[in-house]
Amino acid sequence: MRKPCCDKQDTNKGAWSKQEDQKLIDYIRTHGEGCWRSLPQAAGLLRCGKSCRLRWINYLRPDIKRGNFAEDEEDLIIKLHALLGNRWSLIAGRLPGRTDNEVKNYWNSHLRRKLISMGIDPNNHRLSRNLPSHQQKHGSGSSTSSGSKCQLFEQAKSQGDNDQTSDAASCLENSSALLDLNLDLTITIPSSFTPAHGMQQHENSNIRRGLENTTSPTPTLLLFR
DNA sequence: AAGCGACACAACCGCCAGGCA
DNA sequence: GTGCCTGGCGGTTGTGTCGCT
Repeated sequence: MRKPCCDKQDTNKGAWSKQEDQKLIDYIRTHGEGCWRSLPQAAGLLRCGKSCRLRWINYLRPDIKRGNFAEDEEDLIIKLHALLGNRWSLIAGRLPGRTDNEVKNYWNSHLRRKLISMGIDPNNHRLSRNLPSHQQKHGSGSSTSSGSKCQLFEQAKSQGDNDQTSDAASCLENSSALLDLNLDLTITIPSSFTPAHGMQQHENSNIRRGLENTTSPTPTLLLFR
């Protein structure tokens, strides 16, 4: 039986009060981040360390950018999700001031729906067979407040019209979109590849773990820098 | 104005990997 | 080598808000 991360009987749960926020901010300003387990007691908070960490990272950190996502941020999230799947921390790492939780929430509440409405399966970024009727009504590139800003969608759609096996990710590979991303990500080389192919293999356990564990049909991606 | 459902987002939970004794 | 502790991550839930009927 796993031990709880803290003594739950003595901890508050639910929304944070302003006083709790201030205590946490003051403590971290003075002592810095880290030692989350001992932080609550040291800071005089009746919270578990995990809760403090989440609150700080997702809400209180001074460099957090709050508010609506810009269109280029949306595009980037979609592109990165096509590449990485649900690796929210990695995706958030490419979006300054955004947290993984925020990106995840935004994906689930906005972008998923948006992709579905455009006839794209948000799980694998493949074009669905049957586009929603309203999507067809809008026609290509004329829809919504964002208009035709998402080139990825348009590329994917137009390719899908001609080639049923194409998807958003392959669209990425075939286009210059990858270059635009300037991704500082390196993904484990498939066993059939060697450094002779000009690839550099870096140790990035997160990415490796994510790709190995992923069950989505995300295509193998080879990123060149 | 009240009721209800949809939506947005904060927070929690459980699991995993890495570090350390 | 092994087990424990901690931090980090992704999935899920809870709750407040908004809009529609």
